Amino acid sequence: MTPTTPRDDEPSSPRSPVVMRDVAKAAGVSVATVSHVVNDNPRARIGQAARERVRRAIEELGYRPNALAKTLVTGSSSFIGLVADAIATTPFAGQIIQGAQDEAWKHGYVLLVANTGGNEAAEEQAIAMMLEHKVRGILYSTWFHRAVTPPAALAETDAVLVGCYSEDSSLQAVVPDEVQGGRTATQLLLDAGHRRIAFINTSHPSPAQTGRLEGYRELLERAGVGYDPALVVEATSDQEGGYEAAMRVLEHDVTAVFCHNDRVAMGLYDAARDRSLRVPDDLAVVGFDDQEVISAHLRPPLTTVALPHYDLGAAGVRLLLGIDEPTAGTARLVACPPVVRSSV
Amino acid sequence: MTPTTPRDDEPSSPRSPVVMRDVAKAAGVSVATVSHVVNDNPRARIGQAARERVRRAIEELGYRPNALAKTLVTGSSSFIGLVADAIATTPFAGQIIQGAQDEAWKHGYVLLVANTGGNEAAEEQAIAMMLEHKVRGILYSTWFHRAVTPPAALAETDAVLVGCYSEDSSLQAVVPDEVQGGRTATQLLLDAGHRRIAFINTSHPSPAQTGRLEGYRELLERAGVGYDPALVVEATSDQEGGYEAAMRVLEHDVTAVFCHNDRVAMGLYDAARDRSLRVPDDLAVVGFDDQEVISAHLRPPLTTVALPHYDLGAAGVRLLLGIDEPTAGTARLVACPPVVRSSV
DNA sequence: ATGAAAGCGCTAACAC
DNA sequence: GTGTTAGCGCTTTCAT
Repeated sequence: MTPTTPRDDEPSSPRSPVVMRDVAKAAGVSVATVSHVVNDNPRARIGQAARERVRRAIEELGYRPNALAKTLVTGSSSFIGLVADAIATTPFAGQIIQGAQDEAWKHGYVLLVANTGGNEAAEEQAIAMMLEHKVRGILYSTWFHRAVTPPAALAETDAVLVGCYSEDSSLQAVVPDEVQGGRTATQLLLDAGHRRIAFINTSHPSPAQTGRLEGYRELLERAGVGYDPALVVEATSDQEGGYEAAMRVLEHDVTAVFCHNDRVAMGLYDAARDRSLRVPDDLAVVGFDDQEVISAHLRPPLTTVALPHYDLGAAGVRLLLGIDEPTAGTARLVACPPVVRSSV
Repeated sequence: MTPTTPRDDEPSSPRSPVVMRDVAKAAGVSVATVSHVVNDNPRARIGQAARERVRRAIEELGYRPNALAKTLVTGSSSFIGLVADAIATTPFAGQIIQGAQDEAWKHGYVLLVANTGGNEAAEEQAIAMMLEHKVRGILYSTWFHRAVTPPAALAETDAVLVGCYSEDSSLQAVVPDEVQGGRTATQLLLDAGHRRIAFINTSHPSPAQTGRLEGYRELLERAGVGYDPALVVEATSDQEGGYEAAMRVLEHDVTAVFCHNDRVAMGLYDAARDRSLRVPDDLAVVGFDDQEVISAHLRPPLTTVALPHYDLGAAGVRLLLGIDEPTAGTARLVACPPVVRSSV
């Protein structure tokens, strides 16, 4: 009665090493049958009786299929890797993770995330680890829109760039539509009747810098208001920059300003208050990003244009899985929607 | 010459199905030998020549070990699951992910993340999926400190609660030390010579509410200043709450106020400015959380107490892997450090 | 010092 | 309808 075979003892064992064979034995069928009912395999006809016994056995033993073993035999894993520079650590780009995860789950995949801090060695290590775990593909993403030179190892699997793009467009990419965003912001102000609209742009060279300016300019010209370079100033893209830029911008007696982002708008609010200018009565302002901690709680709440982080992540997964058709040669653009609050 | 065995063709195949056997063949050794050199197995003596040939073959073929197959045979996976309610979507708690990931990597584990939005069904699904992927253990975390009733399925593996705790303390937990945080904030103000220190507490019942108050009170009494209930007001924990609470608090001619968090402090700043009160000259303020987008960029930059998200994540992993000893019965506390800027 | 072989938990032909 | 069997890529005794 000494247990020489530690295999078939009670489920009193430390932790469920309950495998398919155990279920099969308990149900009095073969593992193949168990496999078929577990997977609802349509090409296999299993009798109601057996099916029921198997179900009960699974239930009673607390059986959990081993996804890894399954992957090994089917050859296709259910992992999608997400390597990010600073997404998890940055306020609000976390939505990329959420979008990617939701979309991945929808198709039976789970996310393997690695936040590398932009460190190249960490990136390589992360990608290597993902490759070794036989991921279905990798999403390589950045927390702000920019050009990148993707790690070479990405070529070993399917990969898509999210929130960034490679200059040689060797990889599929999905990025926010900065130009449309610039247009949207400007439209918001134009619609409210403003004609002298300043633009506090970022001083950081980037797709956002050129794209939003282009949208702003385009819409102003299209509306017959005309583009006045004097109304465009550059500043660092934070509260300090916005505060400081306000000096330069407000001397042009503008009635509205489009800010590069919400933080800049927050700085502008401060400056306006110092001058006893009321938002939106004396000065209308629209931000960008929709960084909710700020935008939703400024006084008055800020009307802004949202960066579609969630959609970026989701679109990345769809591209990766081939659900969305890749746009040839160029990055797929995702729209930046307006978020109307009370500052216009 | 028709390829009946699709196995041994050139590496021209679409994507590296290079397996150990291929390496073995190329190096003229057995798979066992390859395995030994790949893992630097100390209990196996491999000749320099063979070792070298294997290394070269690996290099030339671009071989990547299959971590899943390895897991299958060794029985221990290298995954740690992180199920979060809203960490990835919340500004700044993302540091929990980062801390967990860094610590996990350090020990050869990779993170499987699932942000569930607090949805119970999603939680169960996430945990089930992690269990099926045979994770080493699961970190169950919340973006703000609170009591939870952990999903039952967590019992099927090792689990630790991060940023939350279960009332029946059935699971290990690691949470921020709210009391010490309250003391720290108060100390900052006391050190600057303040004696009439108000506290805008949150109106949301929580460990933060009671803990920080306790620390505040404790320190005030210890410092001989005494605790005056009139100086404590409650408010919603955002900018609006801070602005509104300012009314109630400033009529007690206090010289300093400890705010439940940075957002409340931001609201207080607004109110102070409306009254032409200068921070810190007329009013010293300290926040809590160190929500950097806000705290670092307020005018003046806010002195605050940081919520140790990163450490929480890292400590969670350490507890999970048994690197840190569990504190019996009660949750492990991690300190909230002061972050000195210019508002005191 | 190196290799043959068994088997991890599972799926997928193919028998019966 | 259900069982047998051959692997998936790898590690690991145990021979040699």
